[in-house]
Amino acid sequence: MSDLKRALGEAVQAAFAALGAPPELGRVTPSDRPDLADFQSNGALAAAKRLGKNPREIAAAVAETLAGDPRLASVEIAGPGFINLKVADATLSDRANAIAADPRAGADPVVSPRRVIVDYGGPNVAKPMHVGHLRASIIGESIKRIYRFRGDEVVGDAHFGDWGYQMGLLIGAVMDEHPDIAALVESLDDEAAAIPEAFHRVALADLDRLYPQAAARGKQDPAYRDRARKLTADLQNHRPGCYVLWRHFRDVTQVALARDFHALGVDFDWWKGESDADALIAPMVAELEAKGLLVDDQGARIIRVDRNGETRPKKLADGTVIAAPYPDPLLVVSSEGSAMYGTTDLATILDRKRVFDPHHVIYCVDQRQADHFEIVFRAACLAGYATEGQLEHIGFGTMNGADGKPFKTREGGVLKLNDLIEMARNKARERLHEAGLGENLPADAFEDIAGKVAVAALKFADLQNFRGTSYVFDLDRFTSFEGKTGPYLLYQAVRVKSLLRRAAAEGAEAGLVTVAEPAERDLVLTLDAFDAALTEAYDKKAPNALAEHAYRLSQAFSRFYAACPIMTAAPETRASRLTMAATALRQLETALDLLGIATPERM
RNA sequence: GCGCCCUUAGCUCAACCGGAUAGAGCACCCGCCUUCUAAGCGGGCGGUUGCAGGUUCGAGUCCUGCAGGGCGCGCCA
Repeated sequence: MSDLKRALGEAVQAAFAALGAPPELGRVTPSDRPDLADFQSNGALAAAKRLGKNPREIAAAVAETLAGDPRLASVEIAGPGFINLKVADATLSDRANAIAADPRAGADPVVSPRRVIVDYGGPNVAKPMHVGHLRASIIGESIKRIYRFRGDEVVGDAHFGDWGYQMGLLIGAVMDEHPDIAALVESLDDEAAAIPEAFHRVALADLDRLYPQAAARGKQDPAYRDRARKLTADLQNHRPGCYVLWRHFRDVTQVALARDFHALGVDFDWWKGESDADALIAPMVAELEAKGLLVDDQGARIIRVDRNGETRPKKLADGTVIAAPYPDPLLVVSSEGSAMYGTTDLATILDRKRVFDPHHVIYCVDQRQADHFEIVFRAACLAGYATEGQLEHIGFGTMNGADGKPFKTREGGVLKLNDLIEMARNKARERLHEAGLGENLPADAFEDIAGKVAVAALKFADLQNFRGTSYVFDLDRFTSFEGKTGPYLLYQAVRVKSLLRRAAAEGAEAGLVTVAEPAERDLVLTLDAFDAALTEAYDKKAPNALAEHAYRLSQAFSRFYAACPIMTAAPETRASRLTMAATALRQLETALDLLGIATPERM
């Protein structure tokens, strides 16, 4: 199935080709002037430049070719050579009926599905999730869903941070608090042993309480820090007691995190952690040595990733400026012999290649990591673990406070993600009560609606912005339910559901669409634009294109709803409009689902 | 010092390989509930797209310079 934009584009391109102009110039886009046309092609202007002819003459020749096309109501030339196309109502009716019958709501799958990994979220053991995790989760989840919907085989990986210094801190802190656990840590001799009963006394709340204390003490107390480092090394060397205790930490954290993510409509296929890459590191380093990629630098082993010996001036800590290779090299083994951040990332690339062999890996991580990923990706290509362009970092900006600086709580601390979500939920409950909605529903149904409204508010507020730019996180605006917001979209969907329930109760049947009213034309033209929006979101990894479409669809429906009575219309008109309403609902719910937003049945 | 990103209406953000009159929401003003959920719909107000040049028939978009803001720059992750 092809949308009108593409179908008409093919006709216009053929007309261009017949004139000896490059056919790709015949690209058709939705009209910038809806008062004049439905679609337009600007190609005559570019073709005129290439062929050395008058653009209006070219446009006239194309228009003449198109004039007989039964799908078009009119073809006109405007301005310096714009070709304006108006589609016949019958064509719109056909297209509406096709979308109504399409289980994919009018969007085409990709021609050649690929295996894709989306790496996003990036939660850590013990470190509570904060607002920064929100964007990574929201954007990554949407990209994962968009890719999967288009037909790719997609894996979403949380890339769990479970192997760092914070684990040593926690192991030490728990041993200090529980002498019996400390004794077990000393005595265990099998890293695969069942987790002892005593360990289960340590709950997630304990980790949340102990980690900030331990981290603070580690900063002030060198002896404490050294012990935590040693315990980290013990863990990474698979000392059984440490390892089993760590497994417990990891288990309780993952269960809790998965639950929190699920409440946000975020679900991972893999919870692969940094620990999973760990076993590959030693052989990988040996292989990199064998390939001659590792060179010594101040006692560390690095991979140089600069090309053609490119250098940039670089200011050192002591103020001197030297000509340094650019980009910086990848530090693989520290001077103390330990693996670094980038080492783990490189091993993860290798791991994924072995178990999934992806065509494409999308890293949905803060824009600030851009340089790091560039270095890791270059190293992976040099090592033969990836090919040029296979690994892609999709950066996003930060969420800032009203002052334009990274968001903080009133006290100046980092806002925990759960607190943020609860704030949004409270606001949703408040607003539902104010509007007198859902009050006759059971408490759990009301809570379900409040949760969905809160998630929709948070996600749509984020996803309507292009991911690359930072945006202001203004709680009042976030939780405002008017205008271009998630709750507005839910409200439109719920209105249709209510309407369809009523139609079903009254035995009103949906039927063939016949487009007549302006509001109906607009609605169908908007429905037709879904595939283009989805394709753009997919190609640019930019869910905001889809969010924009969902909003436009809601607006188009709302105008249609206001202008075109349904239940009181004559039977054939009513049947046609019921189909349009049901189709709009299905496409809207599809788009919302791809944004990671669930729709309630009523509100 | 070097690199990357950003600057569009009072505020928050869009803008499909450069195209017609730069669009939405909020705020403000005016209309619309005895008809399907008014968290809605219609209308109005609001712009020298940071500044200065350049390329082009045409620039928010491409190039150069400048100003302002953010971020990053091996032994944390």
